[in-house]
Amino acid sequence: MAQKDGYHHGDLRAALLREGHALLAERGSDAFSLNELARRVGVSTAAPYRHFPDRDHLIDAIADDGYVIFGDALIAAVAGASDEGAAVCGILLAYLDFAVEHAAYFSVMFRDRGERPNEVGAGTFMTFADAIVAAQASGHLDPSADPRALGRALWAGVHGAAVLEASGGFVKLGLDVPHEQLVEEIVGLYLRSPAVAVR
Amino acid sequence: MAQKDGYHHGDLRAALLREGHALLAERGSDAFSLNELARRVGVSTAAPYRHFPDRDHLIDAIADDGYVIFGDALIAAVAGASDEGAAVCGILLAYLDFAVEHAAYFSVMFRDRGERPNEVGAGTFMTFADAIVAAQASGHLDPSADPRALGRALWAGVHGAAVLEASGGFVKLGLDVPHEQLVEEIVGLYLRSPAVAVR
DNA sequence: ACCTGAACACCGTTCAAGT
DNA sequence: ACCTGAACACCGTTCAAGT
Repeated sequence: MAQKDGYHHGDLRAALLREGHALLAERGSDAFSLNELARRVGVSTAAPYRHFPDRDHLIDAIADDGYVIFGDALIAAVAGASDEGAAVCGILLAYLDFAVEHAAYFSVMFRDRGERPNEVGAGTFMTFADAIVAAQASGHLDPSADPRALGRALWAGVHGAAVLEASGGFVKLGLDVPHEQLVEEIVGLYLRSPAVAVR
Repeated sequence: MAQKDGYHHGDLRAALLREGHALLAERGSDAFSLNELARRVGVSTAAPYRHFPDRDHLIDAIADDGYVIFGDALIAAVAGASDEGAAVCGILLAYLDFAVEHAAYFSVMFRDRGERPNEVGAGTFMTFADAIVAAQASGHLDPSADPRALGRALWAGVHGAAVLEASGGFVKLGLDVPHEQLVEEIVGLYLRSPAVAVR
């Protein structure tokens, strides 16, 4: 909280990530400024370069923090489900909840990373892929379906709904609806679809 | 092509939109620079401000060009369909095609516009909404369903698939697939779902 | 009416120097 | 080992002035 006098608070890296997230929430990822962040944390504009190679890597690190929270939410959804079908539905619900509750993280998690790898994000998706396979094994999802095709369909539907709700797309189109109802529609769509068939 | 000598090519506004789109395709929307665009077109950095109030409005204008192409593609899909059910499927297909064939436009069409209104985009969506209502009337879509709920579900699914394919999200997750197959999966999902039920 | 030239505050990034 | 101070090229934007 209160910074040390001449030299600085023991962990500049953590401070940059914490305040960086706050700045992201205020300004959006386009207007996110590294110099402003440095001023805010109380260091010179060159200081962040001791901890991150450039602006993109710093934003990636913030996104990784988001993926950790996101991954934990998906794991918790699976753990709290009564069966394998409910686990898949729980993941869809957790996905939509995360997008609105952690909009700043979400806005930055699906940026184009170019050459930079994204291990944290890829690890998160494993939870989703595993839940699909498990639901196929238990018969809640069609066992004869290609699990990768199921992954694409489910991920696309829930991701599109999350993006459109979090970025105001539904509002813009006059399709806005309370969050709970949207969740029910999206989850319900897959619940009742024989192509995906959560039973 | 060749610019006039002292004073400039009759239509700077059109040149900015045309070269702006090319620059967008090269650099991405984050790194899109107004000064670089001005140099490229061969005018001073102040010149674009005679035609657009600021950088955001110029990008919005490029996005509007995209919406026109997008809207025409949706209309053509409806016109070329054999019945109202095929029209909805055709729109989904045209949506996915547009996202990959016009990735630069697509990347900028769903930015947060803040206070700036988006009439062109809203108009485009009407084609989609009309196709849904028509398919309900003809019995290709469930007539008892809320058309706005159908709009949300279909839009979310196809938009998510488009975003994930165009931004490399599927590739990142090891879920990449040829474009034609993805199209068939997404359209097929809705074709066979009783919740949405394209018959 | 449409564009230039020059300026302003700001940005990302680098690097020699300080402790 | 970690940070500062000062600099560089660049950016978005403004405005008086030119034709």
